[in-house]
Amino acid sequence: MSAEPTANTEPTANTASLPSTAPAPITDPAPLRRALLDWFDESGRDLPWRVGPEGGRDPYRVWVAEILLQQTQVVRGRLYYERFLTAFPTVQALAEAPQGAVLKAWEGCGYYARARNLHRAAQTVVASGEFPTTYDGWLALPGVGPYTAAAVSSLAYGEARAVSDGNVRRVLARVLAERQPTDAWVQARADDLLDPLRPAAWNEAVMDLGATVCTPKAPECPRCPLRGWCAAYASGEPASYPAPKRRAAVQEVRAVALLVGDAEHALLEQRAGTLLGGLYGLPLEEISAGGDQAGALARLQARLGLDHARPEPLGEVTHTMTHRRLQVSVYGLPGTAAVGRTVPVAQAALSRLDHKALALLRGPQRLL
DNA sequence: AACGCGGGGTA
DNA sequence: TACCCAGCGTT
Repeated sequence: MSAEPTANTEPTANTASLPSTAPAPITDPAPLRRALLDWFDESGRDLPWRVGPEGGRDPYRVWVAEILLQQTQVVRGRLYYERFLTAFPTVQALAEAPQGAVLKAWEGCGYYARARNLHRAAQTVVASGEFPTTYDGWLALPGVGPYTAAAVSSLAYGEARAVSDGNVRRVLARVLAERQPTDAWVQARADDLLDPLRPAAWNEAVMDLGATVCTPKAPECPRCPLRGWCAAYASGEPASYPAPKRRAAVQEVRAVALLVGDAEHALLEQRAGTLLGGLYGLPLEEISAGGDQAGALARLQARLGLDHARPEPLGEVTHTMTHRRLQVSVYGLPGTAAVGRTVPVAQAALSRLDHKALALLRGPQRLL
């Protein structure tokens, strides 16, 4: 069967030449739905959490994948997914694990509140004796918002709920030539277009299209099944939809850190608050505006009860996070300065920042 | 509605 | 460098 638009929605331009006329409004979504679903059946991605029947996937596997993939690209998420599922194959295993083990399995993945909420939610699920089976049930769990609730309820339970994520936003903004799509606008349009007979496949299809064809910078319109309906394609500048979001400035932060011990056994502190909360790391002291390293280092030593030690500079580490760019001067304190207070580094969940700092002691790779 | 939250890929 | 990524919780 052809996936070309029917006469009802026939656009005037559907060749490789630059289109010049906008497509007709979408009065009947059926042909568009079929075009995308045909494309999906042929070209959809093969992903490790897509096991089981369409609309009847394993809820635990889908749930973990959706949490893991929040603000994380699929190519990277797959690696973490395998590691996490190996560590916690079932929701019971996850619920019974200590938080430190959960964070360790999440190590390096970022946005660690996702892991803390997933852990709490798993305990809620186990205590109740069953997974939620509806959108509203999933939405009530910590860490589950509108996107994840729609994804799990459709993919695992076949509920007709439209997902709205970055891919959906971009695809719909282009098809409908909306430069400033609000969250409410995207959700409403996604609800309109959702295929009522294959909601799970439809949701996966739109996201696959956004991830593999309708990409942010260089969309491959010639192989897009929605080209004939796409107003952004017709405009000749599809990549200009939607308009870029303004982003907060990155704050420059300087700090000193103390590596007491060695690369395998070190003094670690558990970080509190929202920034890397729950993770362990080297004791760190921020250098206040106008302050200097010596002052910060003195405060740090005092806090640790190591006033009289003589730290040696190990090197500099830079690390960029969402809104911060950290430059950390790392000092080493080998020997027995904190005998009895060091812990095995390999068993703690650390951020990339701390792994970089520890690597200063590991020799050759500091030259890379 | 706006902001903060990791870390890395891409142009 | 700027922007983006299978978003969510808080304010």
